[in-house]
Amino acid sequence: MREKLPEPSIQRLCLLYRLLSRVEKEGRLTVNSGFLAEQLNVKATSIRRDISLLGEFGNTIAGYEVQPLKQAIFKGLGLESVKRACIVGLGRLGASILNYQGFLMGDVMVVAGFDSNINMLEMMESAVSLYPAYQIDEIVRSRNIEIGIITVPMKAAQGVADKLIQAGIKGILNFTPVVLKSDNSRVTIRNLDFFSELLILSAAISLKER
Amino acid sequence: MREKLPEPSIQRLCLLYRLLSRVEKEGRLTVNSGFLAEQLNVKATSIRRDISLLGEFGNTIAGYEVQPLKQAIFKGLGLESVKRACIVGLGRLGASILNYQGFLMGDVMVVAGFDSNINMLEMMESAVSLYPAYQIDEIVRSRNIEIGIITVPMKAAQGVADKLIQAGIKGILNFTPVVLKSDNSRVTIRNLDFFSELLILSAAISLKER
DNA sequence: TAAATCCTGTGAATATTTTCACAGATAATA
DNA sequence: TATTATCTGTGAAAATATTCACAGGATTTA
Repeated sequence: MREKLPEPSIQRLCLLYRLLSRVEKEGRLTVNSGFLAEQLNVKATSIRRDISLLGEFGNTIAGYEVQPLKQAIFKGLGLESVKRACIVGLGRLGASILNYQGFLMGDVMVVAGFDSNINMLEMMESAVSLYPAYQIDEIVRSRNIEIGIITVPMKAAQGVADKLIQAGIKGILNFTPVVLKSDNSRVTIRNLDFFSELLILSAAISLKER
Repeated sequence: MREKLPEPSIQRLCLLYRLLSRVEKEGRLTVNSGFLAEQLNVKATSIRRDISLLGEFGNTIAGYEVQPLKQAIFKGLGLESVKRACIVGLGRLGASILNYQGFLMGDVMVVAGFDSNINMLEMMESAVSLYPAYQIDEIVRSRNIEIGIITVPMKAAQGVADKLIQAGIKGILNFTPVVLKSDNSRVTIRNLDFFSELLILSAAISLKER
């Protein structure tokens, strides 16, 4: 396992990792590729291929042992280093992400929230520290934040991204429809625009009916 | 243009469609593949290939005319039939989607919201009609809703999906981490789980540093 | 009218991803 | 111990997707 993992494998392995966490909690000790495939809605061969990219696991008749497999993904995906994230833009969406947190079980930690509306900051209550937007650079640096989640209005998106990148952020999860520009290829950007997704779904439906 | 479009092309074309809407509003009359590629952060060849899947456009030295191009995507993706959608689960996330709406300019219309908490329904104010969850079947059928957006807590997700599918929904945008089961291949499901996305981003960052 | 420039559209080459198909390993059974 | 059943891991094939590279059309310039 020295060359880099294909992007689709990374994605599936992340889903698999989360699935294993749940399965583990249910007390299950082993799983086979067929079960995993069914749960994730992919082919069993893909599962086996993805896993084999991380190394070998000995093939007992029972399949994979949950705990070691989970651990292997954990290491293989570099999840040992828990990443610290911040949310910029505390409107409804940003606020809802702040509150979901529980789901993640510490693989990524949201440690700060920013908004340009200072009055609102005072009103909000939250387990994580909230700061005015002008402190982005300062806080991102001082608190070693590696991931920025952008949930501001469209017009503000690129400006926020620039600030984050300037402050040395490593990854951005962009919820706005804006395609962010970055001259800095060090920064990984993922886009998650609801309405594009809705449109894609809508197109997929129409095309299926043709 | 008779065989079906590749999935990646559909996605890019949706983004392109949205981009063109913005560009059009700015009064621009023509665009070339280089410009589009830069805006969407993909290669110009991909843009040209995607577009050519929809038919030909004559190649003036100026590139594509915005209006006809947009129109061609519109038709090519089957967006003529504006789809009606509902949101199930009106917590923070669901509520925030209800309110974004403006963005979409009518290519998909959210026409109903459901929640099992009836008291909350009375409290909320919204431009779209809100109903208690037990009315899903009735309302989805009577109002011809084709898309369901699921923003309920994990435990409730599969149940909601079953109800929607039962009611004849055609597509689901699933915001929960649950991998929904459907015996009905007629239904198109897209998953949009924030925390998986965060995890994928986190993994991508780690792996890039290796 | 000829030359130069700037496009698109697209075969063909590459690169990437998925899937098939089966060898080999392990456990259970007789 | 032999047989059967059930897995994984993986070459090799097949399917998909991207990219190259360039022919040919349209416009501008000389």
